[in-house]
Amino acid sequence: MKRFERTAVTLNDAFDCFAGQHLPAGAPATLVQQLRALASMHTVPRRQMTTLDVTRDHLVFVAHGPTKLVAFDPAGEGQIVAFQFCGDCLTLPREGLYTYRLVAIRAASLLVFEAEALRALERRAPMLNEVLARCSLAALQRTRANLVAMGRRSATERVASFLLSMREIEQVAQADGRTLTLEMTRKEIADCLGLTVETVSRQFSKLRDLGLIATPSRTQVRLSDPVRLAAQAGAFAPAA
Amino acid sequence: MKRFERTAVTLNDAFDCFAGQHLPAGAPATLVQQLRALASMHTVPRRQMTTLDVTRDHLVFVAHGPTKLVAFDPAGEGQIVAFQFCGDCLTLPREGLYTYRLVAIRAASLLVFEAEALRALERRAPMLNEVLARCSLAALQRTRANLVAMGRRSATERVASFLLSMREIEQVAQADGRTLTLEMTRKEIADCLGLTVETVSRQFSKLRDLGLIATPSRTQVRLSDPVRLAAQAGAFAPAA
DNA sequence: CGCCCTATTGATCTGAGTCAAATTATGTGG
DNA sequence: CCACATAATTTGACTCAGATCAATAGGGCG
Repeated sequence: MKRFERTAVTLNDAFDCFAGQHLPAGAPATLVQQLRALASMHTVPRRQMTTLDVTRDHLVFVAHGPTKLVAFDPAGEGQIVAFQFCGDCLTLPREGLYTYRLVAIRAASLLVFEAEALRALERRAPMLNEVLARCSLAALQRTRANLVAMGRRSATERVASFLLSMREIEQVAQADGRTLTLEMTRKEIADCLGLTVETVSRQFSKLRDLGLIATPSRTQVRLSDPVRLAAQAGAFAPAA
Repeated sequence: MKRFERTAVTLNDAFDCFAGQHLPAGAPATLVQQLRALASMHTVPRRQMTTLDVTRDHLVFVAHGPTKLVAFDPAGEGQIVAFQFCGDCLTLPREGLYTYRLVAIRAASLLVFEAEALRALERRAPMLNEVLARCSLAALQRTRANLVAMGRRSATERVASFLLSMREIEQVAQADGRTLTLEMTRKEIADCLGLTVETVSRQFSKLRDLGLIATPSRTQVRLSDPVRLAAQAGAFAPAA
């Protein structure tokens, strides 16, 4: 439960965080050095998207700040594919049928590897295999889970489970452990959940009327009754 | 009259097919032999699902016959995650939040590898890395594309793009190149697209009334006007 | 204070789900 | 080959969740 509070994360900090979470303990120092040399640091301001070479695949480690992976179709419509949080790894594929971009929900620090270079290193250091395989498998799992979730859930289920999963993730909760600060507008939440602003707003009102949440300010939400809230979230209550 | 099933794909046939498509040309014979020893052959009758050990991950190569990957939530509801066709590889994860099963749309032949054994072999033969990495990446791409498609598409868009993508895939098209034989019931199509039978049926009727398709029999569909059909499919018109 | 942006609330509209019934294949046994 | 049983498909009538359109109410800040 280490949290990365600092806003200015250096490459080395981020890399250490990455190494600690994803590299096996017995990794030789030279390999770690080689990897570090491949990493580049990107700081993405709130609501901005990454500006990476879209003709190449990248592996991205989210060192700090929540991000979302958005797919843009040829018509320029964006659709959220997945969320990533501090500590997650993801593959950012090159431009294809869709153009994928990583968007920072709040200011984010990313450790970026060019996939081709990584593969080359991997050939020389097979130890990396499992690391990378685990990353893509995890990403696949997340995306599949997301797909299922996206399938046929009601607006209430979406909003309730969104709030609960935010609580899981955000350690920015207040002392009472129930109040969280969403640094997102209703519009952003709506996009995340595939709903409209109005529907999200109505769901907030409904949950407030039911006494399950309170909204002291525009950005703060207090989960007054997490248990009944989880009931509203339906089958997809976060595993806690 | 049952469509004649090209039965009895042998393990060796299937493996050769796999090797041809996924193994690099320069793979040493001994490695190929080792891999072959890990493969097991599964023939899944139409509409049946795989019965694999759900406590283990598997890598599956679809040697013959279209299949779908279905996720069952704790309540037993199934949701389609992806389609695979002849030549595709996919990861079938062990039981977790969801239980994943591979369902044969028509009779299918699968080449199954136990993931742990494969990883062990991979450690000794790093050449496999790229093969497996490419597989998971492809699976991730498919799933992400599916997620986007699932996002906010109307029933008409879904059905139109479904028909067009079936044309891409099915080589069972008649001589005129426009008539295809769907070996799926409306129910199965509906599940695939996250719709109900009735809605699918209505969409077929609508497209028929518009003169874009014709339905000579229950299972046959002729794409009379693929261009206008693609227009109905919206932004997600299959590339080709 | 007035401006602009976000959020809420209300009034309709609409697409797809649901329920129910009619219609058409696909068998099956005689 | 026919009659009947059964399953698959189509169609119609109705409902409802969520989108859309439109108006109102707060902030934050110059």
